[in-house]
Amino acid sequence: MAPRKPKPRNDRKSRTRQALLDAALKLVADNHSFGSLSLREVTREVGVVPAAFYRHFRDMEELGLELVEESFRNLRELLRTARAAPFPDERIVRQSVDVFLSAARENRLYFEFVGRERFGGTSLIRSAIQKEIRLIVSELATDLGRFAPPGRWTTEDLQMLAGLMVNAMVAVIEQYLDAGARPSAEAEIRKNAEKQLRLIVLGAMQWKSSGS
Amino acid sequence: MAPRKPKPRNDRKSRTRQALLDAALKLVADNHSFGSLSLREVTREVGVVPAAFYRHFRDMEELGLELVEESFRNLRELLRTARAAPFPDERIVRQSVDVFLSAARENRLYFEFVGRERFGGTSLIRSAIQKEIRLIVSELATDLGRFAPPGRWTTEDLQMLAGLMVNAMVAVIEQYLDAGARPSAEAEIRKNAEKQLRLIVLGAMQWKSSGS
DNA sequence: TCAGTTAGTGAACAAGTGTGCACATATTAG
DNA sequence: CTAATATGTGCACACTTGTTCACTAACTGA
Repeated sequence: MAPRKPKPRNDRKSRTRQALLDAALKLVADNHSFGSLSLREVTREVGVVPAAFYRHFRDMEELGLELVEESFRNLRELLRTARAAPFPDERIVRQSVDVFLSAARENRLYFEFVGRERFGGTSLIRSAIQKEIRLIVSELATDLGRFAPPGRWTTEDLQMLAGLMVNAMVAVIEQYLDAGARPSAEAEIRKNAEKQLRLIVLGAMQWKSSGS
Repeated sequence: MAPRKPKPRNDRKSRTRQALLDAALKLVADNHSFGSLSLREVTREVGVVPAAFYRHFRDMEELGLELVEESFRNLRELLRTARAAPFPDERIVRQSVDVFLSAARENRLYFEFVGRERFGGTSLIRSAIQKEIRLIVSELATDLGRFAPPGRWTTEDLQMLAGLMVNAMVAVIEQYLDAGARPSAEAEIRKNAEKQLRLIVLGAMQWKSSGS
C-alpha cells in the first residue's frame, strides 16, 4: 500500500536524515550504548520503515560517525569563541568552568553520547572521538604557549599540561552528567572543578622543564 | 541426547561459573561493549548450552556486576600493598606510575572491561563502578591527609586533590590500553604520566585552602 | 507538462535472541 | 549403596534483528 497521508514533505531538503540522527542521539542518552542500539529502534522512533534508513546511511556505524562529527562541531565552535582570553588567572578559571558546564547543560545529549562511546563504542567511533579530543588538547597547548615564558616550557610539556587540564574538565563534565543535573550537585561540582584547575595553574607556575 | 563425553568435571566445585565470567570478560575485550554481548555468545564460548547460564546467573546484568566486583577486588588488593609509602616526592611519583601501568598490563582484561562500562554500560553497572572509584578516591584522600600539614588542608580539599590524581591515572591507563601496549608508546605515556603527577604535587605544595 | 530522480513503503527472508520445560547425568549426603 | 540435589542437555517457542526487492508517491528541473 502507498502512504495515505501525503506527508507534506516539509520545506527542507531531507528532514528524515536529521530525524534519524536525533532519534539515535535520544535513544542512546535514554537507554543503552550506541553499540546495542538497533537500526529498527531508530527508524521506529522516527516513524519510518526500516528500509528507509538505507536512503541516508549505509550502516549504523556511519550514522555514529556522523554523530561524533556533529557533537564536536558544536563543541569546537564554542571553544573558538572562548579562546580569546587573557592570562589564566583567577577569573579565567571560573569562566572556563562556567563555559564547560553550561555547554554540557545545553548540549547534554551530545556530551552524553560522546561520553558513552569514548571508550565503549566500536573501534572506528572510538578512534574518531580520540582524534577530536587530541586535537582540542593540541589547540589548547598552543594557546597556553602564548602565555608561557619562552624557554621554560617545551612543546612536549605544554601538551602534557593541556592534556591534564582537558582530562580534568572531561571528568568534571562526566561527573556533572551523571549527577542528573541536580542543581545542588552542580554547585558542588563547579566548586570542585575550579579548585582542581586552580591547583593545576599553581603547579604550572612552579614548573621547570623535564630535567630532574 | 545425553552428553557422550562425561567431561571429567575437574577438581573444583563449579568451574563453569568462572568460565562464564572469563568468557564474558574476553569477549568484551575482544569485540564489543558488554551491553551488546548476548547470553548465547557467552555460553557458546564456554561450550555449554544457553539454558545452563541460568544455573549461575539470573541475568547478564548480574554477571556484569560480578565482573565489576572481581575487577576491583584485584585492584584494591594491589593498592593496599602500594599504600605503605613515604612522602610523595620524586621517587614515589615514579613508583606510583609504575604500579598502575604494570597493573594495567597484567590485568588488562579487567581494566578494559571497567574502562568500557564506566560510562557505556547499564546504569546499574555504571553506578557500581562509580561507587568503587569514589571509594578509592576517598582512601587516597585520607592517606594524603597523613602527610599534609594540618590546617592547610580541609577534608574537602583533600578529596579534590585525590580526585584529580585518580582521574589523571585513570586517563593514563585508558591511554595505555588504547595504545595496544606497544612498548614504544608505553615509554612515552609513562613519561607523560610522571610529569602530570609531578605537576600536581607541585601545585599541592603551593596550595592554600579555599579562601581565594 | 512531463520525464527522471529521490524518499519512503510493505512484505518477505534467514538468522540470532531470551527463556521455559522435561529430561539426563554427576556429585554428594546419609 | 541409594536417594537427593546440583548441573547441564535438547528442544521448542515467540520475538527481534539486518537486508533485499519491487513498488509508489513526491519532488525536481527543463
